Amino acid sequence: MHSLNICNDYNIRMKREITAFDQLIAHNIRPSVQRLAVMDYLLTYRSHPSVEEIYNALHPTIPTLSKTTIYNTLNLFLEYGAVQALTIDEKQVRYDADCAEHAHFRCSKCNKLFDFPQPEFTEDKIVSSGFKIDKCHVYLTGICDVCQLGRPLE
Amino acid sequence: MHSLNICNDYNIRMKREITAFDQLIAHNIRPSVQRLAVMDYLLTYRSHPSVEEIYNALHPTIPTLSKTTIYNTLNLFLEYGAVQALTIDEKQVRYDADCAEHAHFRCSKCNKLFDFPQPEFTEDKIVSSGFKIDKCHVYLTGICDVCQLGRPLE
DNA sequence: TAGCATAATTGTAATGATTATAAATAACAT
DNA sequence: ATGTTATTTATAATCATTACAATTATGCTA
Repeated sequence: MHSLNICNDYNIRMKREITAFDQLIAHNIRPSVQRLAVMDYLLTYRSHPSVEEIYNALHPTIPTLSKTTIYNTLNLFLEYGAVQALTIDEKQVRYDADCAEHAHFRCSKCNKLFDFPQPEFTEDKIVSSGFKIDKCHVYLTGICDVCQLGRPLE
Repeated sequence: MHSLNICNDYNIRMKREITAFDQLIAHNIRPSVQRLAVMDYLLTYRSHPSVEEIYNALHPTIPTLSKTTIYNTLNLFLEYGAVQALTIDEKQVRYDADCAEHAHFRCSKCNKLFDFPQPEFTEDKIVSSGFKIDKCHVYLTGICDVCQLGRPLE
């Protein structure tokens, strides 16, 4: 059905020894079946999934699961810094359990997301601006390697 | 009502000698009252406004103006490369008539957007990745200079 | 271990941004 | 002028997300 666990070399960065359980505990989030399932999905599939994708993936296994729960859960994760939200996709928010600063690439053909290394900031105008910067999102768009081989979007 | 034309030094970059008319012509967009008004607003106020903001600003002067027209117009501008869309705001798309690559900063207190210089890419993993990069959006979030003075959000 | 308090989940309805559609209007050319 | 095409408009539809209120699960205390 979905083979979305697309990886480029940068996606290996995050060690997957971390269990969903430990990840929740580490962020002071009380574990529950649903929360564990969502976190486990994020840690296993690095597709930076949307709520929709997570729901479709987990619903067969947890038939009682509600989409609202996914929203609640992800907002909780966000609040506790256990995930980061990506707005690179104009239609829906995508989530990433890897909160370390790194860039993202969205293929405008297949719409998949890929991790990329974060560029360095060489300009120092930024520091001298009087603005306090909390976070830097780098969103690249273009055509991924697979799509460049001409395989059309089906 | 709205004094949104907030500028930092970087906002001066784009020369405003360009008229809305010339901007449209330069991008092969047939001018109309509505299109000129929208482009003129974008060129005059560098707040990176949302559809809502543009509508509220222009509606008093052009009472027949429809919000749909603003959507149509901005999508047309996008299609012809006359503006760029910013997804730094999770709630609504913001627009920028300056298509030159530059970064953006969103204050998480007042939610205003500011232009910033684009950081340099020093990592070359990116070029060697086999991905064709079309565009690079850099979205910074934090607290702007004004909000750091503690003035609470009213 | 029963009973109670709190937290988590769920279904449904509401919101709000954006798009689809089709009618009305304006611009344009013959 | 008149017909053709482009543009604008109002209304309805869509879709992601949130609000809300009821239900269920969990944890704690006696």
